[in-house]
Amino acid sequence: MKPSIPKGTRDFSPTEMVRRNFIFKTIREVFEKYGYQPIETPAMENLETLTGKYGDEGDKLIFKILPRGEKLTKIGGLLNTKVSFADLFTKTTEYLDEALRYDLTVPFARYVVQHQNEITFPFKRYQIQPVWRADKPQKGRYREFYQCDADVIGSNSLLNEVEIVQIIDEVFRQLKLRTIVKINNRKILQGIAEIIGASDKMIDITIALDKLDKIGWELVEQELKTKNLSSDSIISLHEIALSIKNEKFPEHKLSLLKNHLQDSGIGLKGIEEVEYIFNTVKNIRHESSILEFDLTLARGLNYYTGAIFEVKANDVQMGSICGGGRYDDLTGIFGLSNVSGVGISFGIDRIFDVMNELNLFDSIGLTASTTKVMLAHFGEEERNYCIGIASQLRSVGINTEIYPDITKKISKQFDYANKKQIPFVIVIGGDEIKTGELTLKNMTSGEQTKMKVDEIILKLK
RNA sequence: GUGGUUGUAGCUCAGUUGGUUAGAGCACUAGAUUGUGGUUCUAGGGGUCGCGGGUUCAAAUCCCGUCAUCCACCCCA
Repeated sequence: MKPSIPKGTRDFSPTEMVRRNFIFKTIREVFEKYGYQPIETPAMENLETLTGKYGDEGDKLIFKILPRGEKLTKIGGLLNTKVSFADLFTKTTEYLDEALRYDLTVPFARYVVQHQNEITFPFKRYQIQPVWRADKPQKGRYREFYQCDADVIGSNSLLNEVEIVQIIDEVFRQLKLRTIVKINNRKILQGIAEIIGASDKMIDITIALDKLDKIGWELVEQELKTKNLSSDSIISLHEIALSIKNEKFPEHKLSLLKNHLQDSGIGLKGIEEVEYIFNTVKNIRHESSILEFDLTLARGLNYYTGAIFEVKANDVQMGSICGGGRYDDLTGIFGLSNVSGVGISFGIDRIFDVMNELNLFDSIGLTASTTKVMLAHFGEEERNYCIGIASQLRSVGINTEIYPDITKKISKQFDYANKKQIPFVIVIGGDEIKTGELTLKNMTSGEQTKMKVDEIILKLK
């Protein structure tokens, strides 16, 4: 059998793991700096917990878990009867009751409701775990990938939005990535839908609008027509989009939009929220990221109701590396109403890919080498002698390994140390055991000296 | 789900208009070197040419199908 792994999944080798852990650590430390606490939830959830939260396209991408045992037998039994394919399909769907998690936000909402009596609100949690999507893999798109989420739940304050912008900025500053942070607000989009007389089509409008840059107005118009938007509505929408098209500054865009949305309470509320974020952030240092108001930013997830964020890397062609927003009633479905939350999700796999493409890891100098010193020897007796030496070194915190196999070939042992980028090797032979003067070799310079264990400890510690 | 790309050694790839026993570099093993690696030199192991069918005296090469891959669309981290 030829060994392989499912498409869209990856193995991570030591060097990659060291680099990934560096990113995880950076993000975790920033999250904790802002008062977020860690939780974890299971890899699988009840299917009904997940369905209906991600939009039609999203729901299709949920990895369902095949039933086992009796349920599976029942499905198998159906195959021998004369049911139609459609019936077979719906019956099978009924028996599916578990799925792999699609994101971390919905399981978090479930967690909050389930543990509401133990939680002190506002609750700030972070969560770093893999998620799974039954997608077709391509550049920067995997079927298993990690999300690093930070969410505040139980607070309406816009300070949370401001801090999210700061977190984004701080994480990418530390990772030395230049980014564009796009901000929009679902209330503005709702307001526009209202004004153009299509309140019920908000999602369709935003999804179409999202493509404006890419495909141009004519194709957007076409798509809206297929969604049964009236031509009056389309004309009004075009007017609004055109009016801010050439404006550079967020402030100008927002004040122009304000005119259009005079008659929409919710629209004006959205403008006000975005203005607050921009005005507050203005007074804070932010260096790595450019903040931008982008009316066409939609984000497909159904549950967002207020601010929405998306971050793209400046110098690399890649989908968004970070996204999030405010959701006013995600917990409502699970039986806890009137609790608003806002959060952000970092896509570590794409961040890794971007950093790799920019050769940023080389400049950070991360390698997979964790062992400080290796003990090389010439035989059974020498190897036994190594065990005691290794204990002494480890007891003072020096990462030490003993070459495990007996071989007269010292060159093989050096080769091993060399490939593993171990910086020091101690050679133990008959002479060394007799005198207690061990040979310490610096693998980078090639220089070697004889010294006692205590001296070696002082040197390596 | 739709469209395209590419499948040859563990990895990266070459292989001419179809023509002997399918090659290179890196990696691996051994030796040059029985207490000194990262350099060099020598030798060696390793291939159902993705899989199945077809055309042909002859297929890695041409045709059909299929699977996998990567990329784009959709959507998303």
